[in-house]
Amino acid sequence: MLKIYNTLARDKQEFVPIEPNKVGMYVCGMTVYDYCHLGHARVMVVFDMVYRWLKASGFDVNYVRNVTDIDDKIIRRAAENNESIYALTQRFIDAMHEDADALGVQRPDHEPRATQYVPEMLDMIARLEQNGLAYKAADGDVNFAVRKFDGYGKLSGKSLEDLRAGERVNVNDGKSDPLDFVLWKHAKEDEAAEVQWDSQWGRGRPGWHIECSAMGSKLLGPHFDIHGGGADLQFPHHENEIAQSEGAHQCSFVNYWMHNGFVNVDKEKMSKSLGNFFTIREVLKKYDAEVVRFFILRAHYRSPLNYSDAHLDDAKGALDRLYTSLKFSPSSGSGRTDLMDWNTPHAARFKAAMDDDFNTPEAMAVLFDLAAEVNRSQSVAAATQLKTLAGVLGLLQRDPVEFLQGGATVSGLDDAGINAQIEARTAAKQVRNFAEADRIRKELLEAGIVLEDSAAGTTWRRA
RNA sequence: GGCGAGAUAGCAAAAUGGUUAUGCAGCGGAUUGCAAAUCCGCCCAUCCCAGUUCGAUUCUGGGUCUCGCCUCCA
Repeated sequence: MLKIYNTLARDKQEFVPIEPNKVGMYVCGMTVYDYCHLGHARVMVVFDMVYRWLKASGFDVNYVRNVTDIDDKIIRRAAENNESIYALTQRFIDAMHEDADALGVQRPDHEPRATQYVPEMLDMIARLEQNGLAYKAADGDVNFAVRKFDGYGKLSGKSLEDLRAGERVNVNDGKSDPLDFVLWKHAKEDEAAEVQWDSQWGRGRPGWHIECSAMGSKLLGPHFDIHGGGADLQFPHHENEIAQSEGAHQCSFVNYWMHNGFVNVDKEKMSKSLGNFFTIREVLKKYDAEVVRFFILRAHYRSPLNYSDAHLDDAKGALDRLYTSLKFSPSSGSGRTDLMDWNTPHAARFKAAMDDDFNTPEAMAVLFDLAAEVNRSQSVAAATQLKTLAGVLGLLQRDPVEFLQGGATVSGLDDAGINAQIEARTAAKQVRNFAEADRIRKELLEAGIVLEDSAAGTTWRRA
């Protein structure tokens, strides 16, 4: 029985899908005007893990992750670069796919772009207007009338009074209430034609929040199971999505709201505005993508995750241990979870952990226990189970030797050079010239190559 | 100021009203020419103060500290 921490309830709840065995899941994706950083990596990896576990649990999942390809920052960046927003966003969508693929993130079933759903958004705004929840302001923007919607604040736990008392809410002249948010932005004089659409309220472009409401209901229906995103989207974005969707369709919007924690740097949220971010591709120059994925899944998805080289090094060491245990039987495991017997002790423990609000750290502890078991028994069956369970997390699917020998080449040594050195050392060992053998081993170690002798011969890996 | 989350060993990170987390690091042993890897064993912990309880790291209250949201943010 799967339990999910529902932000709406502030508690773990048993997951009951609207339609038996089917799950509709929507996750807020990227705004594509720059490269993805590690914070984006966490959202992608975390919900990829959720997607995989739901599927492994037998659900037929319809996973939607949107792309925001129209907004102020995109328009500004495109203008700075003197290129079209389409060229800019396509470039960064391609880059995002490269990063996601590297991290082992499966493609969602749908990846809608905002600019392709403007008619749906306009339709939704019209419904809101008919329902008395939207109004056109003097400045030409169409706004959502927050105080006309009962229950505004139910997701974020904020009341309109509290928000109103906040010092940081800016008063906007066009809004009848400072907390109202924009649904449709009127076109500005200097804006390019490609960022303008016709509407019954005049030319303009959509506000940020409406795209997710419109695309979510179009692809998953007005009422669906799971909606996810970073914790920073809880307010105002997701709160506003609820207001728009429920206001337009007059029915419940989402049953389970999931929010992942941030990636921190020195205990502080990694963010664009603070400038303390590392892009995924930057990190991948230094660390294997699977190490990064392992690092992300090693913490519970709702906990903060502190980024540092030391922590990545630690994750590398831990993943090395798992791969090392599989070395004796490289081809073991089909990764077929449908063939998995979930009643065996390790699998049952793994399943219980994952069913408990996706407790990946506990699930990983099972992996390590299993690895120790594999090391002891050298059992192909145990190795197969390890690989299959890890596969549910998108880990451990590569050839162990390829993983252990992979990574950045610190020295100029290539495989042939390393093997030549190993042969020279073996020859020295055969004539019991251990001084020479140790010299070679030390030399390789300084180049980041660790040698391991066994009865079957000498193998190597990167430190 | 309002609202919320959290404080677990050297580091990272789960869980739990009484009994091994797990990984890395450290210590001892096995193994090895010596190592590495592996195995066996060990060390190291629950922010502070009260309360509930036979028993609290876990529940309750208070305190301290940290972080997040309230503005674009994953």
